[in-house]
Amino acid sequence: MPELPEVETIVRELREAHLEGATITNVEVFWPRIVSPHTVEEFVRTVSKQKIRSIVRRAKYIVFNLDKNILTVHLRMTGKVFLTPKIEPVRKHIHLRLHLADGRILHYEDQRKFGRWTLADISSDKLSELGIEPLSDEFTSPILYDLLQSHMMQMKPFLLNQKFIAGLGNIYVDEALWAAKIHPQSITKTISKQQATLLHKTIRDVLERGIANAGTSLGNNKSNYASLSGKRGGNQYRLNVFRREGLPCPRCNTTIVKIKVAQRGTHICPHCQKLKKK
DNA sequence: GTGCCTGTTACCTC
DNA sequence: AGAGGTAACAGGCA
Repeated sequence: MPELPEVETIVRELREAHLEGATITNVEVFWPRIVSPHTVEEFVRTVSKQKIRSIVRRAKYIVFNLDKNILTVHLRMTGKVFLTPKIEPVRKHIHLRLHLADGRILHYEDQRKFGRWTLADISSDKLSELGIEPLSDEFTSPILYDLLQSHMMQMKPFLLNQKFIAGLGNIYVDEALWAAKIHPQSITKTISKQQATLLHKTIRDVLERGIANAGTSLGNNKSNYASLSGKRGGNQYRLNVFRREGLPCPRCNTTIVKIKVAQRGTHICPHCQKLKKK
């Protein structure tokens, strides 16, 4: 569910809600695995009484910089956060709550329970193993070309791998590859400089458009993405190939097909995205 | 009901 | 290094 644009939208709303500067008075954990590998006792004891200094996004993580620790939240497939002004009964799928000094409660809801709230160590943690931020100044087309040159693998799993470029998921990878006219099973090392330059631009374009539209909310039920305020994003109306199998390619009218690449559902225009024969 | 699908990632073996 | 399988879960859908 939440990829970079969705997490960015949530982080911006957390800031707008003035969570920076708020003090966490108490923490409730209803599903212990959400704070794995910490014990509930350790997690609650560590997080309680700390002030949230700042909130930032790194890749698909929400990062709470606390007084003494860094708290990272990964929403995985179905994680959501939302604020309520006062205490409310715990609904199904709510697995954790932060109580703030001003009385507000930050809820964590996650139908599939894949998400994680983790206390990161500044020196050795997941964040330091992440690849480059695709919207940062460090992400340039020569850097992308070098990365592609140094690996021999299919483009789709390359772009999904957070160790190389951090923040892309299934939706935005399909969109970026379609926009760059690259077949998801093309091999990284065979991508030309020109293609890499175009892909660099399309990656940024699809992510920036996703953020501008406040994220992608697929389907029409509650298990889909919603931001902090519960609003659905609007980017699903701007997708060109993702979940559009059977519909015409917006560029050439060829019927979009769905294939399987590296075990992931993958959407392509068979005319625009040709796989080069060896 | 059955079986397959899903926006993520970790971990395992080959 | 990289591919492939499985698992963590719950629900939607045909």
